[in-house]
Amino acid sequence: MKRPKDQLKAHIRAQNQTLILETSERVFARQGLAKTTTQMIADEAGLPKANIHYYYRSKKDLLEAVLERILRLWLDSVSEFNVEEGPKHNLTRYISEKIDQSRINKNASKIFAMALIGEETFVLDYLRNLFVTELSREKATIQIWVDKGLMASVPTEHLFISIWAMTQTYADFDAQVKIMLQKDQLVEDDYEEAKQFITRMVLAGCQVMEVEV
Amino acid sequence: MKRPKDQLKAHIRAQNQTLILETSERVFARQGLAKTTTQMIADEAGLPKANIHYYYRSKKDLLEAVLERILRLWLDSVSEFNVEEGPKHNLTRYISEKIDQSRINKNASKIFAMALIGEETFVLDYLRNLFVTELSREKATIQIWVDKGLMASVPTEHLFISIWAMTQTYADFDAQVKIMLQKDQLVEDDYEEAKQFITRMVLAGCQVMEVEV
DNA sequence: GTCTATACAAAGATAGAC
DNA sequence: GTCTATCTTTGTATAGAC
Repeated sequence: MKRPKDQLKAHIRAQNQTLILETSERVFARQGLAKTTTQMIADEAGLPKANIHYYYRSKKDLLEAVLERILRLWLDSVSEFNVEEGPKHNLTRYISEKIDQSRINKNASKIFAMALIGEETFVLDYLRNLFVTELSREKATIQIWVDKGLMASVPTEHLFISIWAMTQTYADFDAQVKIMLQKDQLVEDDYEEAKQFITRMVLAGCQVMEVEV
Repeated sequence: MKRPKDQLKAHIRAQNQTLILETSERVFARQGLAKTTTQMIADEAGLPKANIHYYYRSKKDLLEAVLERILRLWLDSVSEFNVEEGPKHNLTRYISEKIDQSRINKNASKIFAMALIGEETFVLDYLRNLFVTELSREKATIQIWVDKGLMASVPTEHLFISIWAMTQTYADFDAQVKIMLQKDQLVEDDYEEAKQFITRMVLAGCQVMEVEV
């Protein structure tokens, strides 16, 4: 049975962990994974460095906790395909949600990209699991649409690779995008233009029927 | 007037610099920019660490030399648009060349991506220059095609952002691509499929006329 | 031009007092 | 649970002999 004192402790623990994770996310995204020091995180969180190591034994542990948090959040923010609604609605929504993710959670996206480019085992393992479960279902759904004549047959894997690449680039390489668009900051309209153009290419490339289903 | 001795020294210098740069490119790509130590580079090049610092005063200098080498090489490996040939040929060739770049010079692409995601001043400055000179010309060429009715009017900046994102992802995030395709290594056929699919989306999205010009 | 030895700084991590 | 002080390792960079 939990006593009040334990509850207080648990509360403090949860609060500090959240503070550390949120701060880490910012610092990791800003500085890069390897350049980030536990000292920087401690300073920005307003805690002594030893506290960081009290909650997360090593920097690696901390990074993995940050990644886990990001990935859980991510899965929730993108809808699954709904076969009845047909390819047009689903692909349009999917692209829209991925772009929103880039805008709203840019740091998360950057950290994920950094971990992926650095081939962090943690992220690779996660992806392997995800693809076995998720992608095979999306692939089956697309096949149904193809069979119904609602869209052309496409290499599903390359389709997803392309959509992810196009949408994430607005978060991961936003510095490049800003230079291209000659802007100091990206605004909502920029993301909307991106959505429209990407959607247009995907729908046209997959020869998605214009008709409603 | 150069004496033989000076020529010998110059030769040794050039040879060592090339060795160091090529080795650095491999190690930077494998380990990440920040994780790479001058010691690793020295070991892999078979030189004492002090020699690295003799040729490149600091790690930052070395990284910039590596980046400069990569960027020079890159510019040469992609053709400019040729207005007479029309959009179909040009876009198809452009995508093909970019994918080839990903395959043949994967390390260079990764280092570039790492530097970009880390917002290295050196790379951002380079891009700024490039866009002022190159992109404005490509943009003008596309406008000519649009005026001639050879393709639809598209947001040029987003078009290039998308093409770069899709083609580079096969180099930068090849770990992810491998998982998606369930392969240990990407082979030429994988890159060919990517080329075809990306080209298909771009041409369809831009409503490029099928007719020859 | 090469390389050993070393200076110096900074990072990750922990011990131990409070 | 908090935090100061400290240990250990490792990195960048250079001095100085050859």
